[in-house]
Amino acid sequence: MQEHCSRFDVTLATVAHVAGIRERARAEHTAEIVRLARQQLDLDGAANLSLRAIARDLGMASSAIYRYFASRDELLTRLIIDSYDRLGKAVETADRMVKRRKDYMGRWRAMAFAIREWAVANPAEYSLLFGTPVPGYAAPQDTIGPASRYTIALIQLTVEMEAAGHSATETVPTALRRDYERFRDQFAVPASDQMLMKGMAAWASVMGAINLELWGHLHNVVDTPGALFEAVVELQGQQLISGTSAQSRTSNSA
Amino acid sequence: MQEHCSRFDVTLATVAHVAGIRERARAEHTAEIVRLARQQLDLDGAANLSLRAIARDLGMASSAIYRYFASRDELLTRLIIDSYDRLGKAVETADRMVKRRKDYMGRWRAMAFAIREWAVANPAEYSLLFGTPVPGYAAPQDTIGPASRYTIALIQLTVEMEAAGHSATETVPTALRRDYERFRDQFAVPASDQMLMKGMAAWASVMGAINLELWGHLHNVVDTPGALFEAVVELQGQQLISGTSAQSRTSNSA
DNA sequence: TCGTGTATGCGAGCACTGCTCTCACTTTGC
DNA sequence: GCAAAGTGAGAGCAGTGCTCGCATACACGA
Repeated sequence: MQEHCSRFDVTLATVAHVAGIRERARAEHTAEIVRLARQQLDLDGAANLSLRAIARDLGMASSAIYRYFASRDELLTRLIIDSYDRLGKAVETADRMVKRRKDYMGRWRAMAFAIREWAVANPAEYSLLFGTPVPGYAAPQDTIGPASRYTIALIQLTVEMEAAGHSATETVPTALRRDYERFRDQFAVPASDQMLMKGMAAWASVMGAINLELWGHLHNVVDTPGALFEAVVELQGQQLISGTSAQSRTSNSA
Repeated sequence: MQEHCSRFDVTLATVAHVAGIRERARAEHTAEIVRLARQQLDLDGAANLSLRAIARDLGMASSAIYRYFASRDELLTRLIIDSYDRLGKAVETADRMVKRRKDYMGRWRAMAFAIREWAVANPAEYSLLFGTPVPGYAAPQDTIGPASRYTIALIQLTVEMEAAGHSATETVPTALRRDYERFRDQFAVPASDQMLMKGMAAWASVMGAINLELWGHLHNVVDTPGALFEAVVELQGQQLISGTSAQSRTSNSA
């Protein structure tokens, strides 16, 4: 009947009511489901993620999964949030590793490379975040927080650059000025329109280069996509730092 | 029994053996399947494309579809090839519409906008080409020809620019020089390493900006993604044309 | 003109999916 | 101690891609 949780019964029976046997079993089961889901994700991609397969791996009836996640989409949402968090963490630590905080080019490189390395190391997770959205799946509110984590790290860089005296002179389309105005209010970042625009352009470049590499559009074109990525980051970095004041434009920390 | 093809029977019975009644019916059926498939694609995305649903729309037994396409993947391949061809055509005509052939900035704008406009007008098809590949689906050789069509148009531009005296001075990572060498041989394009690199960076930017917009990563950030795209194209265009010789760097044709 | 081989469509069936519902059982809280 | 809530099993529904055997209609050579 309940052999499925015998593992937990044995360990938890002794501690009994200490924290609620049910509560703890639930937490462990949920974590186990997520773990198996991520494992399947890495093997077969999000499209092939199967609740029934997870249930089988878990030694459960497929219907029991629905006690923990109301639907496949809800499980996917959980995976998305987790992945955004991991990516954000990777980018943040990469930035923090750069000792000279005023070496903006070095920090830009570090973060851009961190995104790519995370993507290459976790292609299925990256695809889950940045690939074709599943039709009919609308990202719930819970995802937008974690989703912005890695971008905030990038924006922070541009803000610090401007505070240090860097400027940007590019013309900004009037249509975007309103967007940027709202953006500044919403996220409380004192970045100029020009800087935001260059930042977004750099962001798009980085993501575009990773996508092309990861989805196979560089096959038979470039054997060393890492080198191409490096060049793209360099070009975009120069554009970001153009109109520089005094700081160094080169570095070798990564 | 065969009411399903009555429409064809009536029209084709009269012409009889003129071109092989079977051959023509087969061609019409195949075209109809593709047509319905594309229709479904636009409505629900590639992930939800269902052979059974197509068969229903066609008034056929689901098993009969397999007389025309060996598998769902084969049908998808056909759709991919068609879509690449349409995209390529859109880009080529956009380029051809620019009267002043030496207005390289204008031609760059025209082609970049053509890609985005095609993507926005056909999001499902664009996703099919540039989104997450279906795990386990390996793009067959047949696709690489059509896939390169739109890129060749872009590369052609850089070649013409260089022929007109434009130069690029960016440093190219040594790892990429071999790739570019092979690329020149394979496609017989006399573009310098520097120019190819700038071209690829511009390509990545454009695709990245479109992806961010189309997959919803600009929601609550930019209300007018078209304007952002325009700015990205402008920035990348300037970088492409930097080190310019004499030609105009601005235009207003699109 | 008459077979014969081939192309085609149908329907049943297999193995899989997400998801729902009912029923039995266990833990929890009063 | 007992009712309420939580949890798992199992059957079942509707859908999927795909295969196989069978019947029929066309194409082509004798």
